[in-house]
Amino acid sequence: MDLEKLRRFQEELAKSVVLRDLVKPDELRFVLGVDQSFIGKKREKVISACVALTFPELKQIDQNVIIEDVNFPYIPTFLMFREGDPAVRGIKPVLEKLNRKRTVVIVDGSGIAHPRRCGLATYIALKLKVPTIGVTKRKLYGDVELPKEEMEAKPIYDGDEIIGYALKPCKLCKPIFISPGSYVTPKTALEIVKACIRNHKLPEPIRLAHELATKSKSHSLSSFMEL
DNA sequence: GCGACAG
DNA sequence: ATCTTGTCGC
Repeated sequence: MDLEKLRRFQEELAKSVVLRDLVKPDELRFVLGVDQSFIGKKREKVISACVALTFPELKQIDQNVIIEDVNFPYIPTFLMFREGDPAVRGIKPVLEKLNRKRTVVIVDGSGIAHPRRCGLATYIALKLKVPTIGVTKRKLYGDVELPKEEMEAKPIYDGDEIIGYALKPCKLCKPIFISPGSYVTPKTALEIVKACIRNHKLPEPIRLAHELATKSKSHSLSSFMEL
């Protein structure tokens, strides 16, 4: 594989990023969460789970799970090539049932807080033409002063520009890192993620999607045993 | 050369 | 991400 070529592809995609709010928080009605888990002796299968919650109530109204073959290894800063398409195909059927003008997707990975401003969340946003917010447990890119107080947020900088925020979701947990995929502002991304925190480190959409992906893994394992 | 490096 | 052992608390 030619990483140099893929790198240029990411740089091209990044040019299409729109850092404007396609939907304002007060008109937001649905928030989706996506997450992947892997199965098989060699991690050759990927499970993509997507959940749909109402906003701001955060009540789950839909979900979808798909299993596909993995066709790209994990390489830091190239995650979109591994999880991008599986995530898109997991989200699509759920998104089509909703009013996408009032929907945002929260992704388990970086948005523009990426060396080439093209993380997994960015790929999904541009591919589906839907606003996405990237959330990670560890920082991939950017300069940031870590927040110390509960629910405190500190900006993540790329030079002089704010590309996201580090947020300390609860008293004990370490900060999470938030950045727009596209079609949303860093400030709004932070606001939406804050409104999705419910007694856990991760925002509900991602937490529930992760839970669904993990449960689906054991389900596919037991159904495999029955054959 | 050295450190950093999402999931 | 995945795996694994051990501890704490309801």
